[in-house]
Amino acid sequence: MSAPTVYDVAERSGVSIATVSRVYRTPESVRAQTRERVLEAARELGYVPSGNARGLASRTTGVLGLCFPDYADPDAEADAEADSDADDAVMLYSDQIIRGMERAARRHGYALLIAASLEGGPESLVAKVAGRVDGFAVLAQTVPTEDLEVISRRLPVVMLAGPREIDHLDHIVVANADGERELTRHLIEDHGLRRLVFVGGDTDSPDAEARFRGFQEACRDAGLPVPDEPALRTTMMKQAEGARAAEALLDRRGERPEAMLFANDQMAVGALRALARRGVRVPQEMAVTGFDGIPLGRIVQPSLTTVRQPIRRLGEQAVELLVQRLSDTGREPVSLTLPVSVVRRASCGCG
Amino acid sequence: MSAPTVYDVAERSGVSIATVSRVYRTPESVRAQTRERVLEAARELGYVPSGNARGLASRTTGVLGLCFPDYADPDAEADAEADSDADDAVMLYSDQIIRGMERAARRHGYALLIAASLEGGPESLVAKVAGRVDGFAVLAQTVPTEDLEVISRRLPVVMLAGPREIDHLDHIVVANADGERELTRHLIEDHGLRRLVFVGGDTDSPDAEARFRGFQEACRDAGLPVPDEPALRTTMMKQAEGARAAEALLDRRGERPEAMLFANDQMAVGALRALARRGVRVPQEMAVTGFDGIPLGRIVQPSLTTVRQPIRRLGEQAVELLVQRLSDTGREPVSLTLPVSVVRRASCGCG
DNA sequence: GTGAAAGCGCTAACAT
DNA sequence: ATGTTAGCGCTTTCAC
Repeated sequence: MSAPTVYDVAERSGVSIATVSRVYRTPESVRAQTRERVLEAARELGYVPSGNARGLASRTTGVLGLCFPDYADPDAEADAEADSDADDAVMLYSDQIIRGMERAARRHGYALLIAASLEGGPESLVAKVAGRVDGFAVLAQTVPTEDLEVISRRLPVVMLAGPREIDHLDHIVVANADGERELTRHLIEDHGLRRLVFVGGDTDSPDAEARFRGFQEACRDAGLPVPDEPALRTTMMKQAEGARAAEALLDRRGERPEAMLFANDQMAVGALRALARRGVRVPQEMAVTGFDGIPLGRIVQPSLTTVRQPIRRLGEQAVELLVQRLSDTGREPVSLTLPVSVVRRASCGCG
Repeated sequence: MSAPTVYDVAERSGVSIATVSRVYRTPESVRAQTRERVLEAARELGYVPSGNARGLASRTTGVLGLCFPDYADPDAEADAEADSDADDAVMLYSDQIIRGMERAARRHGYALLIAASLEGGPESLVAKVAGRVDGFAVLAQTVPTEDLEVISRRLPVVMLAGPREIDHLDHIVVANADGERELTRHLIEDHGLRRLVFVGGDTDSPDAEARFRGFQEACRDAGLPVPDEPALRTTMMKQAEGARAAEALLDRRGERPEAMLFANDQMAVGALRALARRGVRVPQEMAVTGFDGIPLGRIVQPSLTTVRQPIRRLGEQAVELLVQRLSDTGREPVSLTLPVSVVRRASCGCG
């Protein structure tokens, strides 16, 4: 018993396969009576149109895709490490993008195909996704640039976050530098702090680097000394590393800083805990800030001042860009920057 | 410039289309040198295999699907209502299932296609999904039963939560009754409470009904009076309704209850707020419990005692079931019940 | 290890 | 309003 096809339905309802096809594509173009007969036959047979065949014949799928890293989620591991109970409570970066994309895709009549990247090979998951969608979004550092190079010649791809590795792609980033600059300015101007240190991530994290640049700019604007490099770098930007960084900074000889700015929330939360252990009061003796706006930041004591990323909007915008490009293949590639907002909470002395 | 096909790649690399195909399906079966030549040509041409054509020819997609309600998420609306800042922090029911399914699907080499249901018509989103996957999961009350009836004759479908509407489908539920029974038992035996009231949902919510049944069982087991019906029912089970229910219950003449058990967390949280407004101390004068295990429950004051659903496991199990059935079409339909766990927090007098 | 040929189930002209 | 006829781009025997 192989699956019934248009032929089976056509035969059973006494019409041609073209009519069966029409019933499913443009019901109004078929006389009501005929339509009913076809639908009836389809029901009896258990007919479900093959998406593959339709896609092949019509050259569209009605599906948009998303490729995200296995877990380049800064949160993923750190959560388990921190509080296993929280694990299923906290939204990951990818969860939010998925949500944003799904909603937007739905509005445009598309479904969403999602896949985390695995290892390479000509038959990687990316290739699978690419072959099954009308266009897709890629989180930075998920897909080898060379693969993207090839794929993006055949269908719309939008790059999310990270650097613009391929210049003919649409590209969306959040205002990392702006956000950190504004946050730093707040510490300097509104809280009167002078001795600030920035804890960064790996040099190959474009986000962390951009945030550091924002920090530098704010220092320059305020006439403070401008460091060439972050005071410290961590590799994974997790809580444990943030904690170690905070302690290392306390133990440095010379004047103790008044504020520690971390390249992400995870590290900042780790630092908060380390400082508490060492009896350093936050924010009285030390201001602490993060970046991202993770839920955990609202719960910790003191609550964490940070810069919130509009992650869901990232997903929504990705869909908009894809849909646009699908209807206007010739459009110039765009590069969007989504605004971020400083969230002032207790750890800097506000709230 | 239409997209290059196997023919283009074959021509350019001087092999047959069969060999090109082999390079992508079973690389080892092609001489390394030949393979390189093909891959090279593919790269130059920007060749991406068409998932549709592959699917059509091979009769499989390598994709699993999930259909979920537009927002039958009990949380979705209530969140916005409660705390807009929390909106992007809180995982929805569907987010968690998606996460669970994606992970499990990935392990088995599948990608995941997700779509929220819209209105009907022969060309509903469900049909789209159904035609593009090897099998899929459906959240209860998402897809008209009759559609499912037809579709499930042609590919594996697993039903998530809700009643078992179609008996030849695999089906996964959480132990609603067990959880509520255990929770109720805890209040009775460990806290010595006697006057308990249960606030339910609409009669057509199988989950809420099952929870009420658990409540009844615990009452019976303890030799307490067994109500035929919940003390009160709400329609949407949202916070505002929970608050109103709590107040209505306080205002009833007769002895005030010692504990209010709500059919979900949202209502319980609303009740907590209402009770605070009325000056009723929780848990000293009134114990309050929920069901679901939403993140908000950990944050409210006092923290909410509840029953946690293993939502992510629901998604993982769904994939396992689909994969199983894909490799063993003949297997009898199964009905799994996932265990839940009582989470004792402050609102019942623990923690 | 590689090639030739026959579909897979549909849509898209074009007829009628 | 409905039927006819080509493909869409691949996988799959079966040869060689």
